[in-house]
Amino acid sequence: MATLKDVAKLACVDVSTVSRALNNTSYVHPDTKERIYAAAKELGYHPNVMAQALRQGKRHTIGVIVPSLFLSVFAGITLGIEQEAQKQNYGVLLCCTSGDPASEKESLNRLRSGFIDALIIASTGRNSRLIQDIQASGVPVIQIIRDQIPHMNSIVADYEATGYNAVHYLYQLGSRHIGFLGGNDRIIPFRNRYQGYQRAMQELHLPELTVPSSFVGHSFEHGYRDAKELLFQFPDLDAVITSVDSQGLGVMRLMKEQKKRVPEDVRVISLTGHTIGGLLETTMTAMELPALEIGRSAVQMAIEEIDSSGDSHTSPRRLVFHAELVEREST
Amino acid sequence: MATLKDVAKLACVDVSTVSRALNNTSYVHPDTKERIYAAAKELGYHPNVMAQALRQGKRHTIGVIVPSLFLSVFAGITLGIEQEAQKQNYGVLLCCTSGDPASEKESLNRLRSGFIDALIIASTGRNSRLIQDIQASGVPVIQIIRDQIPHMNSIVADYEATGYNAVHYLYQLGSRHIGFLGGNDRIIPFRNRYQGYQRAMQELHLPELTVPSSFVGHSFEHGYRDAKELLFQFPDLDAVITSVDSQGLGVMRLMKEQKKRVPEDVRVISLTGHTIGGLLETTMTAMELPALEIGRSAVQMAIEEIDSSGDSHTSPRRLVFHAELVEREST
DNA sequence: CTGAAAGCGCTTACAG
DNA sequence: CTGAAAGCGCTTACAG
Repeated sequence: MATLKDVAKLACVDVSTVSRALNNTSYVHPDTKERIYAAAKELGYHPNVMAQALRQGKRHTIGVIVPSLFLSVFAGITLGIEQEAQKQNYGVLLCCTSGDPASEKESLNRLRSGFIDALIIASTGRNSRLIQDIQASGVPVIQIIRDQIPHMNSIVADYEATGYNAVHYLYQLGSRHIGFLGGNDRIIPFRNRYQGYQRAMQELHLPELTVPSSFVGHSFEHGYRDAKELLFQFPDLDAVITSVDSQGLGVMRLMKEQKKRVPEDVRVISLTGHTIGGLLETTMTAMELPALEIGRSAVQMAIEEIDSSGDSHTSPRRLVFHAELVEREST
Repeated sequence: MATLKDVAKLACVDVSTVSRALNNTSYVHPDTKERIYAAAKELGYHPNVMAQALRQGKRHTIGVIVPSLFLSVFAGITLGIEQEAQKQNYGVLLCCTSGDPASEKESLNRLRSGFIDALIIASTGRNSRLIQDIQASGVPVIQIIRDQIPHMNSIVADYEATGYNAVHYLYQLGSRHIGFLGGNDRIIPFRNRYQGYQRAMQELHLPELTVPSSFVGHSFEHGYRDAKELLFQFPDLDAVITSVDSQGLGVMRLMKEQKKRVPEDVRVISLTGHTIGGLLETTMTAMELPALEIGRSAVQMAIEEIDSSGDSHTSPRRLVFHAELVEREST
């Protein structure tokens, strides 16, 4: 690989002049410039990105940490991130934590060592200190979906309203015994969805139908088992709101085994839909988020932050998306 | 960010000693070592990977190009890649192409400019020349799932046998009218699965049941429409083999709409299973690939290639995994 | 308009 | 066993 030095020698100038000519970073005499271009072309010169990165402290890479890609809204978001980053000529360094704080910590530590220009993260909420350190060290952080850390850039959705609206939607369809499956209560979207559910149920003077075990996890298995428990405790159950799709699949599966018809006996709606809902034997109604768009926005926000770093402290940015009801067979 | 220099100062030694101690690259007096470790810990020292990269000519980053993450075996493989890379202290630069050759080309060009030490790719088969150039320029390439380029490292599965075995499995269950849904015939796994199907059907003196449109795509929609066509042309159809899960979901959906019971009227099996099969109302039998392990192996192979680059031309490596039958309700 | 020099943060022969 | 020095390939004040 030809280096700046080779080009300089061939063009009979100093490396600094070559650098300035090639980067258009200050005026260089047209004749000199031409000679330099010719030399660079002849040698097939490509700048060494690592040297540039080291010198400029820029790597043109964005770190992304998400809990999971499988059957999760983060699959779509990651795709959106990837597309927008590519467009902006940034690379994406991806880490999946499986929701495990230890794995998340490891990823954060790896990424902070000069790997990335910005970090996009949906965190477990357990490494907030470390994340704040990273931001303080000059790497802009964008929280997506989960705004675990206040006063830090974030792109989220109106979870409370989503939970609230789902109840009213089911009520209007005739449901009166509406169960709710949550998730880890430390994670803000799960907490807020539940709050929306609570508010609506109070307004409608309906009793809350929940089981404690559902505030622990949100996998298919959790959905399955928690729905079973819900049904056991509240035999009149005629609707279930699940926080995410994978839970919803678990509920649908359970209902089939219990010979409950969906939606005739029990309606099911997921509060965080993505395409899977439409690909089932019984398609599932869901509140859907524009995942691709969220991903793209995250990259745009990240790059804005990178470019404006050094500006006197601007206030944190915040973007709120709205979930849209997509009616399918399960309601 | 603390640097080597900071650690050296705190530990009252030279930076070179710190480097040696931290990297275990030559003997350092235990006492000194201890002091260095303590200092590094106190300062929260993390090496600057870009500086290391520049010095060593290694970027400690692996490029990954896959067609899709959604409802695809590549989700699991990517996760495996990510895990192993993390373990080996490599970063992963991810690109999704959506199966689009133009997007793939763009990703390849971006990655080649000094970004990565190795490339792991499941290619569209349309950029083979470019991929070979990259390999020739000294960046090892590992093909996963799709060994589109002969005589180049690859990790694949025994697709032909998988197709063949699926037929015999269905035959033994009693099916005699076994349809097959393929995919883009330029892509080797799709081609080979079909060949396995053909071989078995010939052996059993059964007529092939296929529709031309199924050799174009493998999405849910393709599965749905192609199964409809299959059923229309062959009303006796009593089993469908699909190349991938998303197709399988489409078939299951169609069967429900057509009031065909699965598996009583029509059996369904997917040749490239991953967890989704177990999460459905009617769970789906599938030939399952060890996706995580494939991903991990790919990283290991990539790193071996990186470390052995410079060795006189070794022959390409090749790893073949076997799919395992996971029986569920759909058969 | 251009050169000489310093330095990004690290590793690694070379001495001693 | 450890230090001093050179250098990876680039950029950028600083002179002139």
